[in-house]
Amino acid sequence: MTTVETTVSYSVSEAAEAVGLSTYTLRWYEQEGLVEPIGRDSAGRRRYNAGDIGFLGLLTKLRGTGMSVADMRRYAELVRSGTGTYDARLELLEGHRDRVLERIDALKRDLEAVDFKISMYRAYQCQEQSS
Amino acid sequence: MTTVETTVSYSVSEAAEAVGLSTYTLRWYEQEGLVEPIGRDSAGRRRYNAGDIGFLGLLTKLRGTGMSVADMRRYAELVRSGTGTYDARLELLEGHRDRVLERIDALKRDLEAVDFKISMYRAYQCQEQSS
DNA sequence: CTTCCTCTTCGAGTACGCTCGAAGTCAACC
DNA sequence: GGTTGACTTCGAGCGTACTCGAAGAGGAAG
Repeated sequence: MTTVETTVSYSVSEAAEAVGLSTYTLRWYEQEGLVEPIGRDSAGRRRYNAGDIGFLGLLTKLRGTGMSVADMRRYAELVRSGTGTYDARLELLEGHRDRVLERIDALKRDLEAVDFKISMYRAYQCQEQSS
Repeated sequence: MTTVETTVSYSVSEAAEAVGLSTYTLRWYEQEGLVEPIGRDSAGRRRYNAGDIGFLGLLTKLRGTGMSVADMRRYAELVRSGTGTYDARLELLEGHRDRVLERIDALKRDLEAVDFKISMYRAYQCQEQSS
């Protein structure tokens, strides 16, 4: 039994669509070393495979949680350096997660002050209505 | 009975200390219209009063929750325009609060993907230990 | 009076993360 | 063969939010 390798692949614009980044940004991520050099077709055009898309998906989560491009590059370099870097990757991600949790707490704390101010303006509105 | 106006006031560096911003940033906030022009002493030096400090405190909460400087200026302008702008202020702050809540949700969502990745690396660690 | 310190204004510089324009290549379609 | 459209690289430009350096003024202490 022979299996045909029907490797799915995406052009830069398809990949951009798939991961929610612009084509500019995808090329820039590659240039910045956030993803390994993307494979090319015979005409030199990028072909993103499923693994590339998956990794870009993770990168967008990291960016979405505020990781700096510098740290994303550090993580990407660890991944490229092979299986001997699991501990370092774990440390990087755990450090990031802790910072994100702190950030969420800070947002909630600061939001309380805003909510208090909102309640003041709501109180003024009620006064207006009662007069 | 006469009361002496013991108005507390702060130099730019004291104000910076009090609100947790740099002196550069405080001067810049004034220049950008995020606070009303700060009073000066006879030598032309800024004197921040309690109200200024309080307003700066609110501004830091707004910045801390990711409000843009442009929106902070809009809010400051509404405050300076007097009591007729309560509705507009409320609308601005409520819109902001909604965006912050969405942001917190997005952080939590994206963090789940990171946590999943962390759990994968933890699993690898356990494999190593068991071999 | 001199030194020291903090303040002033002004404009320039920095860091980050994209975002874009220009010029050119290549495959596909008519 | 010509046109179209998506792609390539390169370097430049942009928006946001500060951050800083330089030059000078003014008050307080020795």
